[in-house]
Amino acid sequence: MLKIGEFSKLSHLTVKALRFYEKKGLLIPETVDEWTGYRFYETRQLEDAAKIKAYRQLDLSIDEIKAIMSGADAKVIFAEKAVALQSQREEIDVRLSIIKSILEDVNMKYQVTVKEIPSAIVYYAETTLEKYSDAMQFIPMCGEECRKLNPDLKCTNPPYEFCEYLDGEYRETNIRIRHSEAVEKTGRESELIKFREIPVTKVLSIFHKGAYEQIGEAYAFIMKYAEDNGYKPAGLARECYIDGIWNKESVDEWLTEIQLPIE
Amino acid sequence: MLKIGEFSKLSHLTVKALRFYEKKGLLIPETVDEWTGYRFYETRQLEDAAKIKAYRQLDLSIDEIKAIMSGADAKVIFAEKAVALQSQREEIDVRLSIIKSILEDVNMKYQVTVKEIPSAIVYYAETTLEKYSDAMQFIPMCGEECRKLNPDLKCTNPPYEFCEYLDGEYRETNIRIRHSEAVEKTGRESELIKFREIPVTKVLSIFHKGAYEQIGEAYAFIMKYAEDNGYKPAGLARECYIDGIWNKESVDEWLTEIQLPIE
DNA sequence: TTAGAGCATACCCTAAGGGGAGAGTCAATA
DNA sequence: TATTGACTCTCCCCTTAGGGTATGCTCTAA
Repeated sequence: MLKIGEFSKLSHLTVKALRFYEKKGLLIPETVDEWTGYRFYETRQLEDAAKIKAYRQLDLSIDEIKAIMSGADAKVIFAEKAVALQSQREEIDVRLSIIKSILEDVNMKYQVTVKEIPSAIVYYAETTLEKYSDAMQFIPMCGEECRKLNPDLKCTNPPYEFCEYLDGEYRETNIRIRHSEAVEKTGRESELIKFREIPVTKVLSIFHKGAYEQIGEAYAFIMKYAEDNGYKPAGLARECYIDGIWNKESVDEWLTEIQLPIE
Repeated sequence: MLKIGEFSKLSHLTVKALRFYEKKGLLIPETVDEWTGYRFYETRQLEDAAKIKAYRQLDLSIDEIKAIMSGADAKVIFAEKAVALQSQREEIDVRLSIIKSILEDVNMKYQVTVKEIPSAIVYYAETTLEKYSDAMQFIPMCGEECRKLNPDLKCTNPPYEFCEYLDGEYRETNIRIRHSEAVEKTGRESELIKFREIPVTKVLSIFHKGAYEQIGEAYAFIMKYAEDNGYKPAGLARECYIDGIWNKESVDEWLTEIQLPIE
């Protein structure tokens, strides 16, 4: 019969942990003095204690250990744990690779995040622009046309509006673009305006601040980032307009998000 | 001016997280309505939100992010984080290798744990045994001799008593052993009895239940385990007697721990 | 008999939010 | 104008695996 302190020294589990394990029903002292509440353990229980300690060192949770100790199939639990550990390992690898690229890169101008974009209904319109700045006429025009077709149709709040560049390559002229904007439901279509539902999408996202002249850098950055860190592009990048000439006077305050679908 | 829900959708941070970040002083809404308490954010703050989200995805803590955002040297923090992640990775690798060996091994008879043995003062005595069972005379004899030399010297509670086999190899006869037992302080020595302090030691530990005939299996197991999982033995294994003929009648209840110093 | 060590319970703490209750606010509709 | 439903607020409890501390009881040796 060992008092808790003695058992603690033999098992190399702290007294706190032993009391905690009792509370969780994992390792119950052989007897408990009815009057004083003193816990008494048997040397025999050192084996269970060792098991518990070994399993904790493998990072099994108390509940998992309890399951194993009460006869559950240990193989299954270990196999599950191995899978979980493996995916933890992969996550860590991704983080390490990102940190490494941050440390190497002198300019940490862009921060990349992974996001999940919920599904949405959008109206969209495609066209070919002679030059980029023509988008500034085209986009409001789409909005007007859509409102004309569907006077009661409302955009989402907050708005979600983006352009995709349909040419595979960079062009200075004759640029094919598709403009989309999220709305509450589908509506009447026209030659120009169509509706579709975009599915839930995982994206890499960065924000670009300032004028559009340097936005090419942002594209280059996110593409390189995806390649360096093992993300596979799964669609056209979306250029989302958050702040621009329509609400901010100073060009420095313009804000654009670039979302690159992945997986 | 965006309400918290709108900002949440744009930043892909939950409302809960945004309120939490405000509480922690990480991301303060641009204005807070004095009467209603409503938080209002600016689109400009999306950049900070993206940064925070990116850093959280790298598993930086709130405090680390706060340090970076308020101008601390990000390189240092990232470098530290990289080191931490690397060691996490190594831990996971060890666990995976152990789980793999458990899954492969049909007999999960032994559970190995890593322990830290605190330092202790021991008396010790060496001898050559003709056969193993002679230890049953030798060990109590050491105890008596020590008590004769040092009548007031007490053993630790709980006791810590072990044998080391000094021959590098397994022998059936002429076995050189050293027996040690932890005591409270040093004392008078004799030809047979010496004192020394054993330092803090990291060990692999397993428990062997039952008679000593099969204890060889346990040694084989722990040695293979050490090799398989990259632990380097750093000394002689200690055979610690917990339960035996002196306090348990049934052989099945005898309990011995084997501790293999590592690193 | 008394001091000191050991043991008991009980409460609070961790990191990063999640979940929910109860109450106030806002905007659109009847 | 009144109401309804969607948002928002604060406050409190919950998560893991125990650690720290306070207060009081018990045991053991001098």
